[in-house]
Amino acid sequence: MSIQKIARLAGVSVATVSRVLNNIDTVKPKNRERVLQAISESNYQPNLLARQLRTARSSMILVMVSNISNPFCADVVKGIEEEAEKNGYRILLCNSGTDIQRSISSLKLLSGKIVDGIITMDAFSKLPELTTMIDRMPWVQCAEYADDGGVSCVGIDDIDAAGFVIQHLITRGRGRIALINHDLSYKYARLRERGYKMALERQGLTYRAVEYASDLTFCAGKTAMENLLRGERRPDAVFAVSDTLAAGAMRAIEEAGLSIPDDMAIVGFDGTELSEMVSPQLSTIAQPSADIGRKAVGLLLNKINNPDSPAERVVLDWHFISRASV
Amino acid sequence: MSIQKIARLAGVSVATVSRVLNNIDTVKPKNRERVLQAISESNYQPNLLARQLRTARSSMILVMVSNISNPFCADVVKGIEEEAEKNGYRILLCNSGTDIQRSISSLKLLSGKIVDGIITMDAFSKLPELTTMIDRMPWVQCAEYADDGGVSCVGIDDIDAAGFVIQHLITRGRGRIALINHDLSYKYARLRERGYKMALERQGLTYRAVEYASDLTFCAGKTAMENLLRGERRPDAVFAVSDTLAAGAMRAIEEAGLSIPDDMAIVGFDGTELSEMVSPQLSTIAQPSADIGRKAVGLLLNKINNPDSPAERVVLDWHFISRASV
DNA sequence: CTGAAAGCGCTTACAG
DNA sequence: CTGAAAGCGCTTACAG
Repeated sequence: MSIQKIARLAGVSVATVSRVLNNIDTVKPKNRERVLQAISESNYQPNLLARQLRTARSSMILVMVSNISNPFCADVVKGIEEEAEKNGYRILLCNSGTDIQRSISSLKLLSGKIVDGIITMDAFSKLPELTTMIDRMPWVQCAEYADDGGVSCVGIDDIDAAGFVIQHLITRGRGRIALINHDLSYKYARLRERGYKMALERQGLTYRAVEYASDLTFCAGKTAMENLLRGERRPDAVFAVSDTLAAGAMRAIEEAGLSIPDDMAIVGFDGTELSEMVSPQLSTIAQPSADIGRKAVGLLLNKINNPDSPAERVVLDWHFISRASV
Repeated sequence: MSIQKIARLAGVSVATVSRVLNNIDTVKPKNRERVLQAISESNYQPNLLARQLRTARSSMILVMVSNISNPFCADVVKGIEEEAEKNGYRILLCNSGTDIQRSISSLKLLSGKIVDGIITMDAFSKLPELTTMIDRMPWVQCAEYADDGGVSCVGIDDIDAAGFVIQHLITRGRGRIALINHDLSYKYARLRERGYKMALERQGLTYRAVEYASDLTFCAGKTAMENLLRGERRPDAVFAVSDTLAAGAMRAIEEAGLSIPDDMAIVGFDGTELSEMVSPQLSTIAQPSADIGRKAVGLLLNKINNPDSPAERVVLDWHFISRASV
């Protein structure tokens, strides 16, 4: 079923059909009527491929997340959706699972013109091949840093936020503070670790213990905490770089027969609803998730509409939420 | 940058370029070499729109979920991704947010030929307009029932599972069992409620208390439980139709100063990791989430490859996980 | 083994 | 206000 058949059915040209399809109001009412009639009779649906090929725009943007199970990602995506919709764009989600093949295949949706732009939340700074693949096309990194000067990014000051957490724990009398970090291929992970170390140094504390979680899951957090508890000098506080990791750590602490916060204080990161779901409730760094998403869309649309505009780096504010886990 | 430019650069025809792009091995090595050379020099990327328009296939399927924050959805999606990938398909995710406009716009990706098929997890049985919109195109309902005979679906026996939970609570000495259900536009919600009522009836219990959550969130679960606790005859057990709702209910119970399971037993549904993250850990009905997803892909691909094959209804097994919350 | 040509289903100047 | 025609970037019989 194509526009041609509709034209034949309605006894007009394809141009006229196209015009009523696109709400161009120069069409004579009678002709419009006949076209509409033909469309509904034949249950015609326009072929978007042909349309997008012709107009060279799709009004769709692709959002690539490494793991849809991460509630922080979901929060950012909500902001993205809201702002995109406000501007007449639809979003498509791709779950990369940090798999390089899948990421490449997703980026082909951009280079292949299926979408007009892409927002990523993954660690791409380490993958120059991907960077060249989508060259100078509209791309913004979200909640993660872009090393490549050509791509815009939006996030928070991770060093600062991590430093604040450590300082806060020290003020509350903790002296052996461990870190449960994410894979260091993420720049934000490197920055938070730097914030952790700088704050300890500043206070003259020498205890250091860092565990790396392979992904941001409950399981990985639990395993990381179990490793920390096996160490010779057990920490009296843990800072986890995501609420999900923190939740996993809490389970490990509980299973070890320790109590929170008496034996072990714990602080998470992201400020997701999950931090309220666990017991005791979790102190955490709240990121402006929806704002990060909204801002990312703003940067992306700007790039789509002005391809030559320079890349921007936006830093938003975070805040600390104090709860019973410290 | 198009196939034409590459052809000119390499001194061959577009047909030859297309052949090397598609790994057709009749191309003479020397020509292949020159084409490959031209491609890498110009950083050419094929236009997928043109390709898909021409071949009438995309090897992509769309997955529509009502809420990506729901961990059960995420689990199902994992199964879908796995099976799709195994068959050379990519998946695109759309977060409908139960918004009708967004759902329509997503379905246009199917009718507009951007994707080859669609898997939905939303309540579409009540929306005949959508059903006619995508007519007889490849579509399967996942973890929800399709009333329309033309669409395949895969799920579990919800009446049975709900009945089992109620029976179990009764056996454990509970007599006033409440239900926190989802919006009744979902058929699974109607079935689980029927299972709840049938089981109570069978045992001659007269207490009934049902609250409806507008969505499957922690917040909605908490509010629902608060309403139940305000009732004149307080329940001594609650069955929530999702782990997320149950987690919210647990928070309300805790805030009311009641203890689980002594004052109030609680059972969730889905068997997501969340049920292990709360304290005490949650008894729940485990759905074969990944299998549901995998099976949905199987049904969909069958429909894509054999458009005239009849719709199928697949029912998979569930099992009960007993934990400290009962 | 290769190329010329048709065609997928649209949109959009252009001419009338 | 409308239509004929060109063209978006591919793939694929077909002829050679």
